[in-house]
Amino acid sequence: MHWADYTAQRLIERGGEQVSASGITPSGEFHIGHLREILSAEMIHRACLDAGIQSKYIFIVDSMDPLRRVYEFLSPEYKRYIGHPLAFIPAPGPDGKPGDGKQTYAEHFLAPFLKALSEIGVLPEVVMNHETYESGRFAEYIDLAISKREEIRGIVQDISGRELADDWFPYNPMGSDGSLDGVTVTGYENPFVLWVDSHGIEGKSDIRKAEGKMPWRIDWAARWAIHGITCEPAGKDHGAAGGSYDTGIPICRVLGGDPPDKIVYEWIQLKGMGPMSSSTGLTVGPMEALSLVPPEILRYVIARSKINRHIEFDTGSALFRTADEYERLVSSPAQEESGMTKRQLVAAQTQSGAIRMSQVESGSDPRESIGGVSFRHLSMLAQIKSSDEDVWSSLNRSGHIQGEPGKSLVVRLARMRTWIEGPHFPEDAKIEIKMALSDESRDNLDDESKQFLSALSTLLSECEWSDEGINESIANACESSGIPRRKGYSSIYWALIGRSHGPKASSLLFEMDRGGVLSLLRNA
RNA sequence: GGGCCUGUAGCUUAGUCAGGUAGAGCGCCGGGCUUUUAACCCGGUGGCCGGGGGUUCGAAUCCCCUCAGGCCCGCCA
Repeated sequence: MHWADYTAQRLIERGGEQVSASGITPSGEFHIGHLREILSAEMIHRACLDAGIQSKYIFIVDSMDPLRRVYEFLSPEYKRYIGHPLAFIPAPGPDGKPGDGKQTYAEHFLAPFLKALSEIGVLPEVVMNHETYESGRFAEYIDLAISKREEIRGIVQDISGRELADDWFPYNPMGSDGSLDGVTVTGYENPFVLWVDSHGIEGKSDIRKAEGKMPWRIDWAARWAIHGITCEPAGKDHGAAGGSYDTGIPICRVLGGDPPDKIVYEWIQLKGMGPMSSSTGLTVGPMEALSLVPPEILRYVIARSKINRHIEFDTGSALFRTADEYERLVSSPAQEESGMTKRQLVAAQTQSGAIRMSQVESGSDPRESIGGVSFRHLSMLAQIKSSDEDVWSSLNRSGHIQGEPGKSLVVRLARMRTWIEGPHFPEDAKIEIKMALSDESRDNLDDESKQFLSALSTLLSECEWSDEGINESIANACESSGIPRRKGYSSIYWALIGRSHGPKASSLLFEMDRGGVLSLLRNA
């Protein structure tokens, strides 16, 4: 069974309406690692719906979290906003300087991420956490946490092993300058928390408004209670023993809530680069990933892996393998047959679950996502056909499509071209036409091959220079020189691109300069 | 120091919770395809399940030890 379906089964036992949730701090550019946070929860949500139970999916944006430091992409002017909630500071402009404030910092980074999410079929109910504070929904939990302060302190200290300061308080008020840092609580008179800030200014925060926030471990537990969250997969950082998941569960109960079961997902790493890190610049943005990869393949990368396993996100040749695997499973779906062993049955169920979870539109026919053309075939056409029109006519001739290409196929080709032209496209997938015969090629061409190529060059100098004409010439040259077709094609590839295999030879030749082809063949 | 995850064929991995003769895909090798040759079809090769010990009639699976890789233990989410 697929992990999302398995989790859904457990949630059904729990009963009631299910609420899956994700939470991310919009402190900077979102990256591919955040997609796992989102998709882990969203796929469980979908599995619940598929199982016929009530479920919703919410994305809580930690907009009340303060700016922690001046990141690389920010100008030094942001120093004065350190400690201020991300919802209350201006978005950076292209120069990294604070903008005019029309858009907040949180919105600035959130907007493109939400757009990317919609492209992969994720349409969450978005909750800006600062708005939940503003609405007063946190108030009763803040009050409760303050009155049970010692009990909560005990939980955090016992489970996390961390010593909390004597003046620890489960609510951080915002000071006179709007910063959450350096504000000392001096008293509590419901609904006001009294404080003195780092400038020595005294004031009070209304817990019914966004005038302060609870520390992370308490905030998380409270929001489970507020939103009735039953499922929130968290990154393994939260999942560590004594981490915020372990303290959140009992704290949530203290606050009168029914916490979700602990679910921990592993991280996505970039191939050969270790974990995603904004400080080292080793990130692949979701938008960048989507500019290369078809959305269902991106979903499949997450869906195919068990939730507790690392994923190495590889934008190189592994993408071909992943796409091949996806297409193979779509075209010949895993069948459950009698006589299968238990293991084979489980594997078949898991695979079909992964394909189901990979669809951009839940419940749609996976075959439509491929659009009739394989990822590999498209990569070849995109390289040898400079204009899109030529790609479409080639696909029509080959019978892959009939008439105009579908909308998804047009987008697919655009993504493919971006990938091919960008830095991630694997070298060994590039088609490079040789100017002269390499030594390696020479070694792979025996007399029979050379004879064939010579015969071919003669036929090619006379035939009609079209896909069909070239193809016919190749067939005839094989025939006349008595060479097996496989070897004939292989000879052509050695002569033209220095490899034993390649894309459809006639299409390749047709795109090339006729004189160049003839000279390469004759010199072989 | 404490804890979590991972280690199965050249590569990616399933199977570990509920112990019963190691499965898959890719790659590779061979064959086929009278014209879609990075395609498709058929067949084959390939694993002392990281290592050691224990429990058991029987261990990839449970227990202990060990090696290797990744990660977490900051009012940082």
